[in-house]
Amino acid sequence: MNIRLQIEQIVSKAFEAMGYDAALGEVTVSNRPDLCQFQCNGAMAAAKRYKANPFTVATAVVERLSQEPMFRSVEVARPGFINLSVTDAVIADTLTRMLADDRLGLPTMPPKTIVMDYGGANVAKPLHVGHLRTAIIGRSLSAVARFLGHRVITDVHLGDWGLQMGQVIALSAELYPDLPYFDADFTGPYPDVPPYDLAELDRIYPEASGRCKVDTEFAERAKQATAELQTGRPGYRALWQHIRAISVADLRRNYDRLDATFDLWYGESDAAPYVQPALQLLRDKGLLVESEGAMIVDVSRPEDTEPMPPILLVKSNGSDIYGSTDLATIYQREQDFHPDEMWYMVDTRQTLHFKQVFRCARLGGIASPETAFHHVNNGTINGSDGKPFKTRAGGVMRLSTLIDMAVEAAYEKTGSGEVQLSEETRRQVAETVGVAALKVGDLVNHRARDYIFDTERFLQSEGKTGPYLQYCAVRIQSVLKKAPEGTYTSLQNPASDTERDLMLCLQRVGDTLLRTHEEKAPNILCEMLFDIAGLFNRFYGETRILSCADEAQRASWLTLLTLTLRMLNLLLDLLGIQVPENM
RNA sequence: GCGCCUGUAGCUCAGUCGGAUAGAGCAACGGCCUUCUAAGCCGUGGGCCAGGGGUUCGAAUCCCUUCAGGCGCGCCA
Repeated sequence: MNIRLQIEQIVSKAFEAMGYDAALGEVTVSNRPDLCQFQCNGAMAAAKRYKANPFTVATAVVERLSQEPMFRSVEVARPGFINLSVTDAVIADTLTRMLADDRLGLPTMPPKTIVMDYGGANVAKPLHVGHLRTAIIGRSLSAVARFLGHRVITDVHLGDWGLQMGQVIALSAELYPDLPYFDADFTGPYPDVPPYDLAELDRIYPEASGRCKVDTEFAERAKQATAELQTGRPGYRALWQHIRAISVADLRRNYDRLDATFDLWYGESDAAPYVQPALQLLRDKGLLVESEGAMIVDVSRPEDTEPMPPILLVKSNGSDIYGSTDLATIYQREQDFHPDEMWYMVDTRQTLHFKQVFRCARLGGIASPETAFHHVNNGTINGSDGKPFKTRAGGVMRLSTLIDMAVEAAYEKTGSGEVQLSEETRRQVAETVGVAALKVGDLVNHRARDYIFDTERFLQSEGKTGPYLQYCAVRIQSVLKKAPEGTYTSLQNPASDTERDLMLCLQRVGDTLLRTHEEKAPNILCEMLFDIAGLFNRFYGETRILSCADEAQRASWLTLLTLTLRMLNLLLDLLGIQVPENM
């Protein structure tokens, strides 16, 4: 148990013993480190609630705490702040116990089954920079949840069933009319080899998409092709399989580089068999009604303050739409996993859509009433004009291009230090460092907010960046490598303010992980890493570790380095960031 | 038109769901490598938290309002 929690229990008991609500004993890390390490503001809340004098309440609480041996000081400040600091022995002892634990003393939660849907990749469309966020956020939140003890199932949920497939098929039919996929009378087996490669596919989609905007007749053919694909036209299905395979191979390459892994590589198409069962549930309840040729469900509620339009589930031409595939996916996930929670890491612009889908799933009994839905919305990556980021040429920047740029920038810098690296090592280091720069460049921003995309920022490796965190770990590794053989398992009291701050920082990681999970905000964890690394770097600058003549002191410091390194590695791993040996 | 979101240092962003003196990084300026990796450390300057009202012991945070920007509102996902 961390120090804050230990204090909280004691303070809560004091409040309770005085007849106040124990919850008033909530203890937080001090925001005035010059005055104290921890604080409790409950006396002021108590004063309000029980019509008492805050200073008197605080003083009475402090009275009860003064006997506790763990405190170095317990004071009341101005209106009614209770300021608390613990003895150095408590700090050293807590860290020593953390080090003895495989999990570094970090907490677990009562396990839940959580399906996390992130990635948002579309078949036939290359990943662009906009896909960076959901991949990185989903990757880190799923890892945090798993570490806290949850059973997490991640699903890339490919867009492989929508109009963009029909667009590609329609244009393919025009470009390669002689292929058997388009011959309705063709009976024999379709070719095993795809009709074109990734590069060709990359050309086809943008052209097809562009055509639809200016050529209504072509757009109609694309919609028709989509409908026929969904109803199972064999040639279209065969071609679609090829397109899917080509595309997925490419998506995997990109996601692998970001260390974004998925338990399930399902797509919308895998939910297709569940569309009818899901719709039937709605039909049985009389919720699915016809409107202008389409089928819709009214999901509004009397208490709504914001407008809540009906959700459209079947297009007038009979095709599925994302509303119905999303419901079918919920149906499938309920059946397969009975999850306690479903998280959707999707752009914030789809907020209304997910409200509709979640409500509809409840109304129709498609989801269990106990299943909690969360749209873990992420903001948009904008250009400096405040609109979704475009390259100078006006196009979207590919994710692979951005990764390459970051890795290249890291490569230029790698090996500029004093450690000589072989070319091969240099390449490997550049890959991990470049990717770390990208990831942290994104993760420092709050998940739900739009942010301005700046290439320079992502290529940076100084200051508040991924490489800064890696470099900190590399330095520790380097010291530990040069340290005398020995087992370092016990810490002495801190010898300086900086060392004490570092130790206090390490003991609050548990709280940070819980909050990261609760708020589904990886930037919280990211901030923690910078707190640790920043304090360590300061400590490192102030302290000559290896040349310290006092052997016990040196051993204690090496223990602290061991713990710090293990913590950095653990947290960086949760963010999907690797630490190189040297850099 | 209706609704949602955002506005914090020159720039990019944090800000622990009402707490004490609003923090980082970049950029600028000044220091620190013959001793553990300088992708580092130390220091300086920089703010009417968009504006205005309110709620209370106390507001960047909650309520109202004005202004500015973004996004969404049935056959794309």
